[in-house]
Amino acid sequence: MTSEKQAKNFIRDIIDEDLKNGKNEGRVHTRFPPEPNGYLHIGHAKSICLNFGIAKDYAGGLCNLRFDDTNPIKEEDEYVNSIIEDIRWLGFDWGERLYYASDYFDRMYALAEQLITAGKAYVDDLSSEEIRKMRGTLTEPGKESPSRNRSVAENLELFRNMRAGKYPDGSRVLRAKIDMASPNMNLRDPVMYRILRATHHRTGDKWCIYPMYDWAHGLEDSIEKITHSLCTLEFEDHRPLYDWFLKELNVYRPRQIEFAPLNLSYTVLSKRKLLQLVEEGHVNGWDDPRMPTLSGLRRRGFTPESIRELADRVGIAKRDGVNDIALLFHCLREDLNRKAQRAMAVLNPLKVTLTNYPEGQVEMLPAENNPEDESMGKRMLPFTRELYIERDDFLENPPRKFFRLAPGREVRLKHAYYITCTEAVKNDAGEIVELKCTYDPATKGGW
RNA sequence: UGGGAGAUCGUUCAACGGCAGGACUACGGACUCUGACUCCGUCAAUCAAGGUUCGAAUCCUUGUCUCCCAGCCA
Repeated sequence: MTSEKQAKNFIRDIIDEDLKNGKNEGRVHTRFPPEPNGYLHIGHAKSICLNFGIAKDYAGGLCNLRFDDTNPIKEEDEYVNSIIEDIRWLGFDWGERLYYASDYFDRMYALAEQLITAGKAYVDDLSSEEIRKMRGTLTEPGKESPSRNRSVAENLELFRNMRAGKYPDGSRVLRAKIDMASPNMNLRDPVMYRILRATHHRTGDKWCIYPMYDWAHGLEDSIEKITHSLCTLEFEDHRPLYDWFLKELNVYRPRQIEFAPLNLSYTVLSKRKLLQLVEEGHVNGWDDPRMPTLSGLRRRGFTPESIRELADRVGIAKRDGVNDIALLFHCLREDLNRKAQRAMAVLNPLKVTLTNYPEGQVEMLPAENNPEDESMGKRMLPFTRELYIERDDFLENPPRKFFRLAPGREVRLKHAYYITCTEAVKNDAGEIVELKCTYDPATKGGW
């Protein structure tokens, strides 16, 4: 229904424009870059559908799956496995293009030396506490570090020593030399590398310095020749830095475009808080059906189609807001109505005896498995003199709008006959324990 | 109060100087061998004030409100 005509949005408008202007040799290449520090939730699904959706809709379009694994103390293989499984389940494919930021560590390191050589980065001896204090505030400019004017040679030596493990964790960092007075906090000499002795899920103990997001992410996009790097609103302030690094390095420059992340009413979509629910044992794991994770929704019975449909329907814009979770449920019902096999069950049974139905007779009546889809076939239901209906489906004194069974009233038994209630049998306590009814042999239903 | 971004029915997305439209929700009604589905209908919006224009949600000015940024997280 909706899958045919993909809704336009401002990002696709930009891509169309770029294509028209012959940018990127006509290529469209996106990427979904999760950090493997938790399970994917429905908010991520919006981004996945956006990125993979664009790749699918444009001729020759590609979308990479890239793990942004630059912080070894939070990242685990369990998470990368779950992420791969969830994206596949959602219905997307990245071909051979499964990448890891950690695969680029050597290149990033070389680029860092290049930046140092250009006089655009320096090793700082300040503690994190001191750096924080000297960064200034939103309204006051920061102060320059005493380390800021070291020579290129000294910076190079210090940086190589950092990599060689000659300094303790946290004792030094590599910083970009930009502008401590910038009104954009991200440009006040941002940290590029920190010393961190932690075993990385892929590179093991090869490194004791790790790149920071701002330094790493643009490089990852550039290396993969991503044309349009889509991310959420909070990275808007980071774009000048993203552009600065790539420009100073004189490397391929993707275009970062920000869009509003998904918010759903009554739903927690914060990785940090979901992690807390798991770690503190408030839920039975990331795939607890009460969790808004893709694995939780999957266990709960949500279909990939319904989640993709939601992603299509919420649209893409820059305005931040909260989507009504009723829309998600609507998408699910729509999909399930089309595909789910029907069945009947009685939760709170009330016995019905058909006084004019032959004793001992059993009729097998056909019932369609899905009225929306004949190809799903039929099943046979036994029909006998004694059967059970839902207690709520009978009322001795029915109000006006009640159109189920009542004394003297005739109703259709699904897949079977019309029956008429002739008597409600009560026990000593006055409770209805059985219904005497007659059936009309001429009204046989079923399909 | 420094910088960045955003304001359109209750919610969400559209309209790109030319009749403010769709979806979800809610509420009516029709239908019903699932009180489902489906169908029909109703309510309902351009943040404010000026300006430009034959014509403004759209352009300009001023103001208001909301969100983001002071991690060696991403």
